[in-house]
Amino acid sequence: MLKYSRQRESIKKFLMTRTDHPTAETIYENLRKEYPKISLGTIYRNLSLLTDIGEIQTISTGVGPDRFDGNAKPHYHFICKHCGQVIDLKMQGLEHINLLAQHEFPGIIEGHSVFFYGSCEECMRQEK
Amino acid sequence: MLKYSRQRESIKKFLMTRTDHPTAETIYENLRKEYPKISLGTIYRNLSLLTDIGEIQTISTGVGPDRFDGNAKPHYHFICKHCGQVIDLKMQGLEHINLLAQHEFPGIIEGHSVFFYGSCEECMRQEK
DNA sequence: TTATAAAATAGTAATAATTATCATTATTGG
DNA sequence: CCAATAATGATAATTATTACTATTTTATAA
Repeated sequence: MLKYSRQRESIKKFLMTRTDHPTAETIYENLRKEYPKISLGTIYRNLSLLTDIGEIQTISTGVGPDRFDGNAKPHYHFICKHCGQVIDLKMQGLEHINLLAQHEFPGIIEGHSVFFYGSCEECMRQEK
Repeated sequence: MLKYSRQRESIKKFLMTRTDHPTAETIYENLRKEYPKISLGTIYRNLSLLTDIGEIQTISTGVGPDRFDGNAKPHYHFICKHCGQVIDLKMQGLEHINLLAQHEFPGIIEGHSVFFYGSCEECMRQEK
């Protein structure tokens, strides 16, 4: 049974105000301003719980620590190869690729995760 | 400048014989039979190097340790939510999704990585 | 071949990210 | 209000990976 906690609400609220998919560490540093005694374990525990109940998204980019997204609606992310920042993409859903994957696969495809890679606008300029 | 190493060749060769995308630890346990003194650091160093030069693929699933794939050609993977195994999918390339992502994005989309999730054949049977 | 420079190794320590443990505190339903 | 239990903070432990270093191996070329 889930009980209310101020810390959890703050984590959720903080994530909602951000569009840059912060790490657990960043969330920790920021929430310490409001809750100087908050523990990193509390951050991780709640991020995991919120992900489980579908209120936020955990983004495992494969490089560096996990990032967290207060927008639980399905959408896709871009990861800059140069600066590492994670950016939301405005694009339609790709549900059709599940069917392509299902075609010759004997199990059940229930979903997918997609990351796009390349150079973000700023890094693109600097390269030239 | 790259120099030959028996250990590196063995790691590559081992990966080529496997279709199950082993972890660094699994590779280590197996190569110890041939090289009892091989170090886990050597495994990691070479897996990273082989990935950099495009001879193998590193698969970061986001759950558990990275997995490695001796097949460097682009292809997609399925990850079973229940048993965690990683399976190669027989399906066409999805290059068109890069264009969909590029459409409203000011940077440059160079590539993507896709994982499909669901139940593998065995786990699907056990659920019923 | 042998001398030498560079690269790779084994062994080990260190780091980064995350999870577990546990005594205490907060929340909730009756 | 009170008991049950969920959540917390503090800390230890674990997991996965990378860094360091003395030694060994490989490539080059005299």
